[in-house]
Amino acid sequence: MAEQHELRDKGLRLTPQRELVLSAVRALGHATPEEVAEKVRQSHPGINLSTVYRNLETLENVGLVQHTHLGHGGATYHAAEELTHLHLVCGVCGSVGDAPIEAAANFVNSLADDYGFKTDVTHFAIYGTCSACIPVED
Amino acid sequence: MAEQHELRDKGLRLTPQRELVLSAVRALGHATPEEVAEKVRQSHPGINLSTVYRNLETLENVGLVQHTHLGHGGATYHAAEELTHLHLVCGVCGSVGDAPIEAAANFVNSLADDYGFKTDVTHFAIYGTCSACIPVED
DNA sequence: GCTGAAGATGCGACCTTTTCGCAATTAGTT
DNA sequence: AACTAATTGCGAAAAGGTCGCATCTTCAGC
Repeated sequence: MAEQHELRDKGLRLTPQRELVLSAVRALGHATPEEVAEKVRQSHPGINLSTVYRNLETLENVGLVQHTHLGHGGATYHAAEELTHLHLVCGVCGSVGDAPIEAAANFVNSLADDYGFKTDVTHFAIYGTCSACIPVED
Repeated sequence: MAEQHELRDKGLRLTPQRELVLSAVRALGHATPEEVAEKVRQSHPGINLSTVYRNLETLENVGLVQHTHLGHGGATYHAAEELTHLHLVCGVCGSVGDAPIEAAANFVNSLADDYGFKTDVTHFAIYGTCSACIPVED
């Protein structure tokens, strides 16, 4: 299985918990630590929340997962390879929509040109009001 | 003093705590609830943290202050009239820079046109790496 | 200026989320 | 098989924020 190499190659030990945390993040798309723990418990009921937190941190350090702030307070974790879209969070209904990163390309470039700021647009959600929640005007 | 009218006009009672919270937010530019409390305590030592939280919420409901997520976890509060800039948060050094809202105008417009999403760019910080923390290349 | 009712405050308890220390266990090396 | 260092589980506890309740204050009406 390639996944073993993937973790070993990053200099990480291969523990059942660690593999399960990584595959839970991948399976869930995006998830809070609590949700990851719940998913992992389906096959490994005894896993401790601390272990989930520590593994998410470890996996983030080697670049296999990343976290994003969607607003409420807690971070949500993504597999690194999935982080190819912006998150459009609706402040009214709470829904999280996606938009391609390219939608922000000009914005990112102008911040780089004008302020020397290298933007990671996926780290924070884009906050606003989704089309379904905007009152229709006449 | 005009400030009294300002609060009364919004239908709020005028309490020393409320006035102090509002002027603390204005004086600080942006601040966490904890920082607001600390500021208020300079002239009103007994103020309770709950009161600060409740007043920030109340003031936000009537539109005098707004909160922004700068990343770490806690929200930071701004006077509404000051919220005319983006926040560029550096993930390396933690600094918070400003950029005019206009820098995002095209981005906001394209999200509106393509996704019907009405963006509030000030609500979340823009995350990335500031010019001082980008390694110089040859 | 008093008075009463609605609203605000202070206080403490409590909840959620995340971190930490430590002893026991386990992975990977030799 | 044995050793060492990383990892886990567990409980305690740090942050950050909310809530109920008794007391006190604001402000409208008199």
